[in-house]
Amino acid sequence: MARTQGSRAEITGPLVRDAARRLFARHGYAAVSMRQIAAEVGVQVGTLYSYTADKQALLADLLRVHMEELLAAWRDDPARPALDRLEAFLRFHIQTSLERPEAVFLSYMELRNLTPENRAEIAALRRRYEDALEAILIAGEAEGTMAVPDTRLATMALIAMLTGVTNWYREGGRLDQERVVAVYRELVRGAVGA
Amino acid sequence: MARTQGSRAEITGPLVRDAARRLFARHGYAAVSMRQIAAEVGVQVGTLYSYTADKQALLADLLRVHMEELLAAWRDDPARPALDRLEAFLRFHIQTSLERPEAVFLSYMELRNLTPENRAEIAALRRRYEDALEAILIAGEAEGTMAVPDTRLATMALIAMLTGVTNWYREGGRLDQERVVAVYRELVRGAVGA
DNA sequence: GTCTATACCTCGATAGAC
DNA sequence: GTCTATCGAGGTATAGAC
Repeated sequence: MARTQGSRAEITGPLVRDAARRLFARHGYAAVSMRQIAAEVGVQVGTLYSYTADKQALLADLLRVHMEELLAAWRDDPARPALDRLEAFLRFHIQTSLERPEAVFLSYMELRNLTPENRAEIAALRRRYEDALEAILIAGEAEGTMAVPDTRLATMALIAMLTGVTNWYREGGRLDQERVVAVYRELVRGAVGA
Repeated sequence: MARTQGSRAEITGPLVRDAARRLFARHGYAAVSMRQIAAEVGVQVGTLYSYTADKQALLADLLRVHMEELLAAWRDDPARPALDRLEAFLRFHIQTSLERPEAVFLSYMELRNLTPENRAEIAALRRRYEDALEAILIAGEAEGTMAVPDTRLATMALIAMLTGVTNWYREGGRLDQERVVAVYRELVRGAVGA
């Protein structure tokens, strides 16, 4: 498995990140060793340290990049009806969760294995994502098209519900993605009193 | 901190379990060492092995006992209206989650750190718990008092939503337990189309 | 039942050859 | 850029004294 010499820097970097993401998601950050990651990539342990300062930075980078991509990809239009925005958010969240289940899973499971500094940074990004949903609920209340007892709590509840998809969804399983979106749309619309 | 000799078997056993539960919940199973657990209890490492075969058994026992207590404590009455049963379930789940947040948190976070045999056992117990909720949704459909697009998916979604409480609830925080139950009741009733 | 001491292993990380 | 080799720390688990 272990190659002998030969430089492939352009591809090794992404491979390290991919392997780490996959293994961290499957077994948990603390349970995965740098040796396992190296083996998955097909490289020796020492080589990993050309691509990351240490194991902690590897995790923090995965989470940071994922959250930044998430925030950059989310497009909201405050001028539209809140219910439409809610459906768009739901579709966006589920689609992301099914396209990149490992990154999504990691981002809410491994916060506690970050150093305090890294945790604060990632938590702030996540907070911005939660705020994007809460803004929609607040707008819906103002419009009179939604009725939620507590927008903050409802936000947390809805995100927990949507993120749960990563726990049970299996590619090629009973339900395809459009069907999942349809079911969640009904649940979410009901929950916000539409 | 370390005592010198002296037998206190009756109390040490529970203390080991309590310390393990607390530390596993806080840092994750893989990130916690037997040394840390021993230090928390105030004994030496070797002593732990009078109370558990190994670290894995410690985790498996915590999850098994928790799930069995949960299943034993849940009282349902199929003769009652489904919406009442749903509210009872929701109250039961939230109450348990707030009374024993660490055990609840562990039971859905640490399945992957169980050996395949232990995982199968705990997953079966959890499945029974999920089935208890799904039975209520099915009854509600039959009664015509609920309308959910997919009872199995709705079950998973509702449990994910309710269990999310452990992620953000803080003792003495903004909301007391009754208020949390009230908010979730509205969300859940809406979600099931009541 | 608990302690002390330790065996044996794997970990994260680094140095230096190629 | 990657490999080999290795260091020191810390991991789980056990043996035997008290």
